[in-house]
Amino acid sequence: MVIQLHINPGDELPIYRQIMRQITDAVAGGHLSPGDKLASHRDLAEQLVIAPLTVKKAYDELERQGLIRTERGRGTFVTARASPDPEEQRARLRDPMRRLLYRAHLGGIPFKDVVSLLEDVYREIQAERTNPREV
Amino acid sequence: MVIQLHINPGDELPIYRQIMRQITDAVAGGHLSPGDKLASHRDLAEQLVIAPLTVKKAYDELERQGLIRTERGRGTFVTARASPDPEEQRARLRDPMRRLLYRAHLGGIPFKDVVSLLEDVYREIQAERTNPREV
Amino acid sequence: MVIQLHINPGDELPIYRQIMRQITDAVAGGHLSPGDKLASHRDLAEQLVIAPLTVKKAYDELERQGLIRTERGRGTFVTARASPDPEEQRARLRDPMRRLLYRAHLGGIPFKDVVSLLEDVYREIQAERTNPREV
Amino acid sequence: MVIQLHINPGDELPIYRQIMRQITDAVAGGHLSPGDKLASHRDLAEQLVIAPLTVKKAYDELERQGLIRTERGRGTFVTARASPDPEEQRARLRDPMRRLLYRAHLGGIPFKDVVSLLEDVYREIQAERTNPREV
DNA sequence: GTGGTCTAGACCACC
DNA sequence: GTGGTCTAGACCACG
Repeated sequence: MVIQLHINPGDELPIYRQIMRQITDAVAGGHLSPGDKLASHRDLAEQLVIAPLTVKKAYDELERQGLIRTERGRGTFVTARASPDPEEQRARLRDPMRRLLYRAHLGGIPFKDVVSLLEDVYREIQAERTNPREV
Repeated sequence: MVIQLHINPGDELPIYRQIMRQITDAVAGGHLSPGDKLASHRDLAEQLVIAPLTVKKAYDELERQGLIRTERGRGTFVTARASPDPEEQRARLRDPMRRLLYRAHLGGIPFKDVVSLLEDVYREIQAERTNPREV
Repeated sequence: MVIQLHINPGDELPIYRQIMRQITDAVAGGHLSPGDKLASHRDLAEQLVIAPLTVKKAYDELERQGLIRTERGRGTFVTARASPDPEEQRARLRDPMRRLLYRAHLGGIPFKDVVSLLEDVYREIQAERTNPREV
Repeated sequence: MVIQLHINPGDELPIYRQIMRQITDAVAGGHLSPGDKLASHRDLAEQLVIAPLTVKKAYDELERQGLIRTERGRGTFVTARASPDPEEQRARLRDPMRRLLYRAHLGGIPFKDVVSLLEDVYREIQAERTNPREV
């Protein structure tokens, strides 16, 4: 299975960490399975229009964490380590959600509206996915 | 009302952002109200044992966000105005929401669970607000 | 004749200069004539909700410029100096206008719209003046 | 395209604002276009013989205004996006316009003359733009 | 006393 | 090399 990464230069989070996080989440969610081959760091760099060194750094870090493994001349693969605890996955969303709710609160947006906004955005994403424009 | 800030040098988050976040949270949580006077940036700097410029940078950013307002020679105050344009406020949440949903999707968490998680977190925050800890 | 001053704390321009500029403009425009009595610096301070020292500084500067004159025990008066050249008055508006047009240009607002916006604002002010709410 | 900045220490306007204004004007005047790379804040600081932080402050402010955008490790660039909300843009001009009309009124300049003065200034700017001096 | 500005240098993370 | 952060001090204008 192939996944599509999105990076946002100018984000607080360094680009290499954005890559790490997305691959980690993809493995956790089963979109990437042990044995799957990742794009070469050069290809991914070209695809994301960033410096190859940046992708390499992300891969290196992930390898150090044991999530992926690079084999010289063959490529980079997801290792056997299965997806972590689904509870942990959920827990990882709590902080971003807190921030989101704080911002909404500061902006005077009632919780009810936050949920309906979220539903809006969800439908938007669904629509894009079934009817992709450019990616 | 007076609030006590705590900073942790060596944290991933820059000091000036730690200050920003705590003040933002304090306003969101009602511990600081419109019109309240903040400590002068020099005093706060002394209190936290950091450079005055660091506090000032935090205050400057918050002022640009419209959360506080500084008046020459008088001091810095929590702003009275709630929020600019309600529509704009909502629009500003769309991007973080997209990222949130994207992470959830990668992590294999169905949308339904995202919403219920969000409701959990909301209840958590509510509980903290009615029964405040320390800020 | 009495004039109403407006100050904007938090403006770039120091408050005492805002006062100076408005009195100067009022004299130039004939709203204040030689011999007219100005509000005492204490009264004006109370009216504008600022520190008396701030008004005093404005009056002092204006006196140094020869535009007004304070007589101990009697009050502060506009001196005999007549209004400057009407051309100079107009010239004084060119710089603020340049800035205004630059901002409009940056914001992608065509000149035509700037003029109609200006007419809007003018009508707004007229309406307020003939039908004053609070001042 | 490269532009040459000039600063005047000892000017009323703070150095960092002088920098901001010149870059803003350069963009407005088409001397800098979206995508153009600015000098690094260190280089510009050296060029102008001022502290790097001073330039950085100018860049930071401009970024917050959305005029430029800085990317970690890459540099600082003129932003592509024109303006956020056209309505908001217009609203932002109302206050300066009020002040302008107020000064004109105090100075005894009828509204009609204000408009024709504005047209004058507009033509002046147009002329400068088609026939640029130095920036 | 308070904010506004500026300096000269430092260390780090990122690309 | 580039931006991001922080320091320890300084001087000035304002209220």
